[in-house]
Amino acid sequence: MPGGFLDIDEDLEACAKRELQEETGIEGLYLEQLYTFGNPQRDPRERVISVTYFALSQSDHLMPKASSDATQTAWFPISHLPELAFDHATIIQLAWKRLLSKLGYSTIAFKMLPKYFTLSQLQTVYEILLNENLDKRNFRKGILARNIIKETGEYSRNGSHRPAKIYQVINPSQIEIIKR
Amino acid sequence: MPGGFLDIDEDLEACAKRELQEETGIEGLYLEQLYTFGNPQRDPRERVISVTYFALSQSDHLMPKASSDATQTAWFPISHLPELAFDHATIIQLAWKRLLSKLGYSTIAFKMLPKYFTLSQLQTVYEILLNENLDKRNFRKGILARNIIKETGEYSRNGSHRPAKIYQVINPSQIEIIKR
DNA sequence: TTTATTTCGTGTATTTGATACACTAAGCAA
DNA sequence: TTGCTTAGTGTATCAAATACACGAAATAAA
Repeated sequence: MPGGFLDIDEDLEACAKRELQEETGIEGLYLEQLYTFGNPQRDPRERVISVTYFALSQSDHLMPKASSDATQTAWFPISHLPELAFDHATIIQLAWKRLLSKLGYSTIAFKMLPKYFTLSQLQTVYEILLNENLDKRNFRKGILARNIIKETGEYSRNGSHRPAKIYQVINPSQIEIIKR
Repeated sequence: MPGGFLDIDEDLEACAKRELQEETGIEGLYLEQLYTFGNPQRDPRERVISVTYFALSQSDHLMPKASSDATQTAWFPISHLPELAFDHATIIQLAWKRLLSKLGYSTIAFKMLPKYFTLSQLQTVYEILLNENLDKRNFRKGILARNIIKETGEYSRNGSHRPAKIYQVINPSQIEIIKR
């Protein structure tokens, strides 16, 4: 939960990006505004209003490094979070809920994959987040029917088994809403 | 677009409610946090961060009255808004988008109806917001299949025609997410 | 070179949900 | 009694989601 104070002439998202960078060394992630928490008692020390953002990344792309403000950083699975300060557990719950819900109607899952990926990798993202196994044929049918990814023509050869086709997002610039 | 400054020990939603009341005399509405706007240039006079909320009501239940802060108040159809200050047009656009999208997967439409209502009234809410005509039989089938409203046993007699069954929401306390 | 192992990639039948579509019922007024 | 208005209902079709099993391609080991 990296965070900090907004500069007087700083944009909100820029601030979130800066604090993330300063405390973890991580840059270039997808950020989305989550919610603004302003209960007068949420921080007993003083009145704090938190405009919260969440970031998404591929986990293997990240090596958080404690720096300036933070003395220690680490990754935690959402099922085993440590004790959190203030209302930070509520914030994470809300982010998790938002993420799961957007998984169903948007292309947000691609923000957790590298530019080039296989359908099995994509399915794994969904399976981890939804915490259930999906049928491979139906998953592929569904994803491909939405026309949001395309084959690159390349194959991933990484093991003693059949290579997988490598795909990429057709329009990677933004999160698309897939209405159904 | 009623609004104003947060008191130092005031909750965000309480502030929105208070400002709405102070400027329009309107109370008791459904409020939902929309987004927080914080671009440093959005108000040229000074740095202002706006935690925005939208409210929903039945239109015939509201008589906005200008008071303390506001010199004038009036209703405007979203298709014919007057010139708006700062980024207020953007804010309204976002609220409209949120409303339309929630219409599809939640019970938000009921916040625009009185406690007791007929299916025709409900359908009218959807038709106005979606700006299209819906098939009566399919609409009713769909709504009733979701099991979110129930008959009261009463009928509305208000014209020289067959009376309509009066319905109410089964669980009016909250906006429910209807996953499909 | 053959076999075993692993992951990749594919098609069809069934079920479920969404859509298209038209007439009778009930009240009131003329 | 007739005319007008809005309420209420069923079925057939189409589209989408689900259930389900096996051959293909690569590598490693025998």
